[in-house]
Amino acid sequence: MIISTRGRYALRIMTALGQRGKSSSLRELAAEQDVPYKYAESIVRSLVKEGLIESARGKNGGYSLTRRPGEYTLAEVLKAAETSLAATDCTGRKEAECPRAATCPTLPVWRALDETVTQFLSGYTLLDLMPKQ
Amino acid sequence: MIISTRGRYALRIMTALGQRGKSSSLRELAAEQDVPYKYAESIVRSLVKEGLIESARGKNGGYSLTRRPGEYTLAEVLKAAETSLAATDCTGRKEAECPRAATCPTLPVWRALDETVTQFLSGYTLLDLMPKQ
DNA sequence: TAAATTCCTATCGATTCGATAGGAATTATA
DNA sequence: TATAATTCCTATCGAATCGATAGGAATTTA
Repeated sequence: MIISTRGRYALRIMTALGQRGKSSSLRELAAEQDVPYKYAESIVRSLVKEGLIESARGKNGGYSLTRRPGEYTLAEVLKAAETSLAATDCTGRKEAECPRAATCPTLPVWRALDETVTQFLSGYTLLDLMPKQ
Repeated sequence: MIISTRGRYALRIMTALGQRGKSSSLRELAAEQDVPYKYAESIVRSLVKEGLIESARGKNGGYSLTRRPGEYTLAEVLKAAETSLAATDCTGRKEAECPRAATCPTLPVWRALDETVTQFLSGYTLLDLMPKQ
């Protein structure tokens, strides 16, 4: 599965952060977005690590976007949240392991497919997921 | 994972059938293509059921293509072999189950992505996977 | 009748994935 | 200074999926 629950949760959380504008506690966010709190924690940690959002610790802490919603493409959010966006193991986690790689006739096809998917997902931003106005 | 081992094995088997031209026993084919025999059995049964290949039972039986290699797109072979080619559960097996579907802002994006992937994979045929000459 | 094949059902073991538990570290504020 | 609210971290669970295997029934040729 190229896009899993984890990535879709990430989009919901990021979009909600964009709508709120200010720093938000994850407890509120997760409840509002119907994302299991503990799972949400693990997701936002990925997003922080990848530099997509900012965190403030301690009381009154929370998370916030570092850019405007229109400046995040779906491709980069999903890549930050997912283990791999590759369409196949051949271009994903098991990339280096395949002994056939040198002569494999389909490998170039998978690479081109990944590029096509990335291009497609780069054509949308968080703004496209927010209700108009 | 949008394209799994099962689908890639299917492409190898179909391509090999194309190169042989005539009816081939799966024992030979699987050995030649390094596909586990019993797993290959399950794959070709899908391909037969979807009408992509023909089977002959009994001694001297085997499998053969029903069209020329250039007339099979990767999209249709993969769709026949895989459980689902959908990029996400939202447009795949759990499609009907999502209560958010009616208002989900990302659902149209996933549908368009699936269409993009299908278009891409329809741009190649088995012939493209066969060595030149 | 024997041998080679396709067809069918059932199951296994490993891996992944969504989700949870429990607590450490940090910070504002009463 | 104590407390409460938060982010951060590690470890683990249960279910589902997936690649692979086992065992045999049905079919066909010779």
